[in-house]
Amino acid sequence: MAAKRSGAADKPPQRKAPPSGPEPRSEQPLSPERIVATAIELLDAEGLDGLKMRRLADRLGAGAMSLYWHVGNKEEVFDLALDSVLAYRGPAPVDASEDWRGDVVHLLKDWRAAMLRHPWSASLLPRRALGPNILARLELLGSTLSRAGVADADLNVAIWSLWNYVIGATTTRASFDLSDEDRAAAQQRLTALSQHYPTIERSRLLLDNDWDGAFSKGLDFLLDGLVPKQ
Amino acid sequence: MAAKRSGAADKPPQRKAPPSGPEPRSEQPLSPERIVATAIELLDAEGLDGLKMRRLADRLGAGAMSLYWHVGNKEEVFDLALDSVLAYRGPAPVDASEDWRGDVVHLLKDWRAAMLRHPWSASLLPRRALGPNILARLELLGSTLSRAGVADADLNVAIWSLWNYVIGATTTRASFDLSDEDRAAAQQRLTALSQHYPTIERSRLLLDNDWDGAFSKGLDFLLDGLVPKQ
DNA sequence: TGATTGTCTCGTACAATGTACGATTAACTT
DNA sequence: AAGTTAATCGTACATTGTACGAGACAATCA
Repeated sequence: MAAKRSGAADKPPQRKAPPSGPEPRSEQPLSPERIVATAIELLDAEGLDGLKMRRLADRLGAGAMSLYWHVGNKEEVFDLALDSVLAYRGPAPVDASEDWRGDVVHLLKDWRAAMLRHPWSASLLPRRALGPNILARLELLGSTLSRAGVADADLNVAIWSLWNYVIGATTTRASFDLSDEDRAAAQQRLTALSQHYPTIERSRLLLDNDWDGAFSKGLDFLLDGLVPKQ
Repeated sequence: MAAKRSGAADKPPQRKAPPSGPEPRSEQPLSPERIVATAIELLDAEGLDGLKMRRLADRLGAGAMSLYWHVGNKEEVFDLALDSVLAYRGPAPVDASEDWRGDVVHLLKDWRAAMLRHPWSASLLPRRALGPNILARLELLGSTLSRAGVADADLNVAIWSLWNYVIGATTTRASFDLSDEDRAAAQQRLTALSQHYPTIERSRLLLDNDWDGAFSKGLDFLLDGLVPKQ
């Protein structure tokens, strides 16, 4: 019976060391970790549509169907890749920090940066459930805000507001990155019809490339609203 | 030569009225508008993956390949459907309104509502360019903020911040709607590992169903930050 | 030792899907 | 009448995810 690998953490049942002489391809054994890591490489290089099970297997030096022993299906590869990319490798959460606002800003900027390093992650978010790394980030954000003195009654609103802001900013930024072509088309349409869009034409909304600055400023405004005093 | 229909607005070259007697299927002629409208029906009913060119053609009482005379490819159907759903049918922009804040809130709530009526739209946003209806909404938002006295230097930041917030909130909400299953799994994981996520467990972040309230409150906070005085 | 079982790999095959191509038909133009 | 244009659609194909089942090899058991 070809049972799927269970979710629990088995001890790695290491096969005998690969016959390291004759084999031309010195491939490591497959594992979910290697599969996900390679999937992320592929996604970074080719985008969402570039991830094909056959190509992924090729990169791993394996047959296409071999992957299915380790992952249930392609959807699961997406899930794992997304969550993997969102792992927080920040400084250990020093509970002693007094600069809570700096901590929050750092956390959120890191969040955005992590996603922008892998632009496909923004496209994936809307369709996927929350993985453990996402939850961990939410937890860290929540605990930081809580320590900062946000009332329990306002905590969820604060968490979601900041989360929303980050997700929206990342989504927008990533989509502008995606297609210079479409963007140029949009800009042309905008310029051509500038009489229909006078305000955003005047403010050069679509031409302003200072995404990082806009993110920071907007985040400041939001935090000002969330925590009026300081 | 089978030239694609040009983008310009031709006069509808109406074919002779359908021989309204003998034909069993009293089908209207195909048009991009009918195609998009039917695509939206299908998307609402079956979700993103439910939109297949063959099924769309079936619903239209046409052959699959007939669609390609009116639209370039499936991607374009997505583009058109997304932008169509985002058309603003709000009250005529009364320039006389004094309650700019109310106007902004109304505009953004309507925006979110429009997208939540068609949850697939949130999943589509990250990958698509800005269509005319999206631009129109941005323009309306910008002009309202401008009238409200937001300085030109801050206008882009304000527009993007509010846009980000709406997109993020909609994306999140829609994804929670999508799969009760995944959500239950996430909640289980969360409960099981509650010692790892004490804060969000305590605040019942994932169980709080008052999405509308959270959206409103967060939006208020953000506006407080963007326009300190009032 | 030989048999059995469990783990893992992968070749083959199939169903689903987007769409290229070209035939076909009907209306309009000259 | 003859040609041109607009539109429809059947057929065919390439691409993809993945079901199925046969193997290869190790660990365990008899």
